[in-house]
Amino acid sequence: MLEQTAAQLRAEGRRVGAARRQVIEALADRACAVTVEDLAAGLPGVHVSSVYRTLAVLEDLGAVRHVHLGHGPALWELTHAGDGRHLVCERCGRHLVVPAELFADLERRLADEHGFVVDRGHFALTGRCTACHDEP
Amino acid sequence: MLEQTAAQLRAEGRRVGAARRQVIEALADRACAVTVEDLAAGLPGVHVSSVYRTLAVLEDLGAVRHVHLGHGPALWELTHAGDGRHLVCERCGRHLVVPAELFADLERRLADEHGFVVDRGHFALTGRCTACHDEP
DNA sequence: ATCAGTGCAAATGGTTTGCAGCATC
DNA sequence: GATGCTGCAAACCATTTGCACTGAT
Repeated sequence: MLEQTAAQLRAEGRRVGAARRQVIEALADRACAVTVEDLAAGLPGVHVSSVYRTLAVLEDLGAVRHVHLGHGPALWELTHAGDGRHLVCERCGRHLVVPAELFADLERRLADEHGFVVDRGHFALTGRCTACHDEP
Repeated sequence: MLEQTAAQLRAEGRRVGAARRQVIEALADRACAVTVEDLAAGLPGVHVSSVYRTLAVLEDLGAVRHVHLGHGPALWELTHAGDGRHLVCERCGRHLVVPAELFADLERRLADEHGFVVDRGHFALTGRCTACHDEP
C-alpha cells in the first residue's frame, strides 16, 4: 500500500518525505474513517498542516477521500476502503457506514431526472441512531 | 408570520427585540435558503451574532432549519418553506432543491434495515450539475 | 544541486461566547 | 424593575497559507 502509493506519487514528479510516508501508513492501518486531528495525534513529529497537505495530494490522486459530517471536522478514509455511505447520529456522534447500494436508486433518479451526478460519498447523513431514537 | 412566531416566542417566556423581529421578517421575505452573512447584510444595524442567536432560537422552536453544504457556510430556511432536499454543485456552487419524495425509499430502508432515522434535510448532496458535468 | 516537502507561526472563515448596557415584558 | 436581548470584541475551531529550511530525487 505504501509502496504502491509512493510509486504513484513519484510517477507524478512528487516526492515522499517522512511526514507523507507516515500519513499513508497510518491511513492504511486505520480500518475506518478518521479526523485529521486523530491522525496527527498518532504521529508525533508530524505537523497537522503536513497532514492536511498530504491528504490533499492523496485526494488528488484518488487514493483518499473525505466526508463532511454536519458539524465538526471532516473524516478521511482510503477510497478502496469500500464504498459505504456515512451516517452520523446527531445526538451521540456515533458514526456508521451502510452499503452504497442503498443509495443507487436515488442517485440514478437524481441523474436521470435532474442531471445531477452525486459525488459518491462526499457527505454524511445526520439523524438519530437506534439508541438515541427516543432521547430528548 | 412575524406575529405568529413572535407569539410562540413570548409563550415560551422569550422576548422579541428589534434584531429578532427583523431576522424573522427577512427570512419570511426570502423565498429560498440563505446564509447568515446574506441575512445580516440585508439588515444594517443587526449584528451577525444576533442573527446566529436568533436562528438558534427559531430552530429550537422548529420554525427554521439549516443545511450544511460540504464547504462554506450553512444555509438557513423556514421549515414550512417546503420539504425539498438540497444539492450543491461542487464546481460552480449552484444550489438546487429537489422533491423530498426522491429520498423516501432510502429513508425508509435506513430506518427499517439500520434503525437510523434521517434528520430531514439537514445535509446537502454534493456533486456535479448538468452544466458542469463534463468540465475538469 | 535542485526544488518539493516540512515545521512553524500566523492568517483565514464560519461560528460561538463573555460582558455591559438597553429594552421588553 | 427584573431579566432576556443586543452589540461589540474577543475566543474558538477546523483549515489554509507564507516562509525559511531541510531533505528526497
